[in-house]
Amino acid sequence: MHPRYARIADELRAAILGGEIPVGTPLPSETVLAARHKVARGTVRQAVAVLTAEGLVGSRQGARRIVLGRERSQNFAVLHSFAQWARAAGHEVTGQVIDQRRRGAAAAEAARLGLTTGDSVLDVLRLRSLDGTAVLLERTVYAGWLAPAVERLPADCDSVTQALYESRGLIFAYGEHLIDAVAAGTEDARLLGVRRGGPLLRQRRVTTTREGRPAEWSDDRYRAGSVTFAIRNAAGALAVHPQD
Amino acid sequence: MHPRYARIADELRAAILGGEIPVGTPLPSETVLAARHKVARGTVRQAVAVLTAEGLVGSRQGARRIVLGRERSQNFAVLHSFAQWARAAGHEVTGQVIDQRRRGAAAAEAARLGLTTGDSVLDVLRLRSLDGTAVLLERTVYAGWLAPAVERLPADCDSVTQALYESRGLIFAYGEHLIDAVAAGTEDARLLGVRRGGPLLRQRRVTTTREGRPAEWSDDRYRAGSVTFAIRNAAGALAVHPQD
DNA sequence: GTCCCTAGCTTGTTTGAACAAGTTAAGGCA
DNA sequence: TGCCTTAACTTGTTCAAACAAGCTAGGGAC
Repeated sequence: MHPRYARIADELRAAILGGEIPVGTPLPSETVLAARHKVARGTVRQAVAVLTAEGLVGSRQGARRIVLGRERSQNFAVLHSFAQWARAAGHEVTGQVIDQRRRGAAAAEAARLGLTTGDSVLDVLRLRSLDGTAVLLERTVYAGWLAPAVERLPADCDSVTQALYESRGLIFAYGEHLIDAVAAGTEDARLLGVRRGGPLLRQRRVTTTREGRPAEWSDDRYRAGSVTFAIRNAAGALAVHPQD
Repeated sequence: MHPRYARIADELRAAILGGEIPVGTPLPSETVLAARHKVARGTVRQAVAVLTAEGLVGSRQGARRIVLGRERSQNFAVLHSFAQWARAAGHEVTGQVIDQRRRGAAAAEAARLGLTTGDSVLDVLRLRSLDGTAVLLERTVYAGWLAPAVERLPADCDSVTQALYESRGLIFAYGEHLIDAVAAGTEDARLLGVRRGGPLLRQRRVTTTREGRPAEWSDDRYRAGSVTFAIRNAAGALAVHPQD
């Protein structure tokens, strides 16, 4: 059962997305919401904190909270798992390993993955498609302790994240991402079917388990126009909204 | 004076960034921190919530919080104000208005800015440089009520955000951003000094005042290699303020 | 009518307490 | 030795209360 504040947050979110509380209008005050749900004000504050983190409402001391938007662009879920994001968005997703080999870790990689230089790592080059179109080229380096589990996966595994969770109970809990634009190299252009030198959206990331142990790092390149990252921020703190 | 939890957060952040609490090691428990700072546990929880939102620490129920990284991903500050981000990063930033004109709002724009079709808006094309190199091309549309204040600014104004704050007390409090990669068009290529068709990092945004009133929308294009967006995310667990 | 100021409302910060739920390490059993 | 259970610890959720700080509308002064 979800905690109380989560259910209140769900109810408020539904009201906002459904247009019952239009954009630009104030939310009911904390006192009113607390009375309506028969909870303490602190619980209501936790609920609206969720919406604030999602960027749906803004707040300033002394004034009522304001509804900022009606669309929750969940494109950022792509950072968590490409396959899960794609399926949630109603796309058919496929994947194919193009190359895969073990080697020793270079110094920079070892530092990134919490290993020592020369430790075994697994290189994987994987091409992903959305509705039959090649869209994403992943160059991933897995830490050695994870290599056996990855090697056991079929070459056309759709969701590596999900497969590793089911086989090993492994969860990619935390991620650090660097996003920029790069020109397509020769290999990029050939595999993604774009012009060499053309624009690609690049996402470099290091993923960490729940225990804080680095598991993989990756250089992912998206064909331009295929994926857009969406972010909402508030002066002071920014809020990325993953979730489902 | 900063609130208590903010000072505790500052202290913990400094300890993490300074390496006193190494990456991968646990933070002191809430009880210990509360005793050390002579505050209630709820206050400590607010402090660590700040660090969680910054992506510096991860947490799961039952286990101690873990330090995830040593760098605060503040590159996203660029979303708030290019000039302020650049100066904080130690760069010299300049800007130059290339074209500026009033016109009537199209239907889509009017919806985005909370206006009605045909209302006056101000188009501005602005080129920004970092340490003397052209890096960012901004195509901004300001809502009519903001146009007079923008038109009064000098053409080489470095920080529009700051200038509008000083002259009007205006704060760009909330932003919604869409990030992707596009090919440089003819005008883009000429002004940014890149090859036509080459990669640009595009950021489209709508900015809103503290009162929830849309103020501007913009299509910003960064030369590839000049700016990288950094994000930290946690699976499932959003940054939720504890207690209150 | 216009301006200013204040009373009341609203969000922000903090305390202290209690229980629930999940993790870990130590110790006992086979 | 190796496995298992449990006790102690740690984070998560919720309550009730109090005061601080910021905003807004309405009433009074001019």
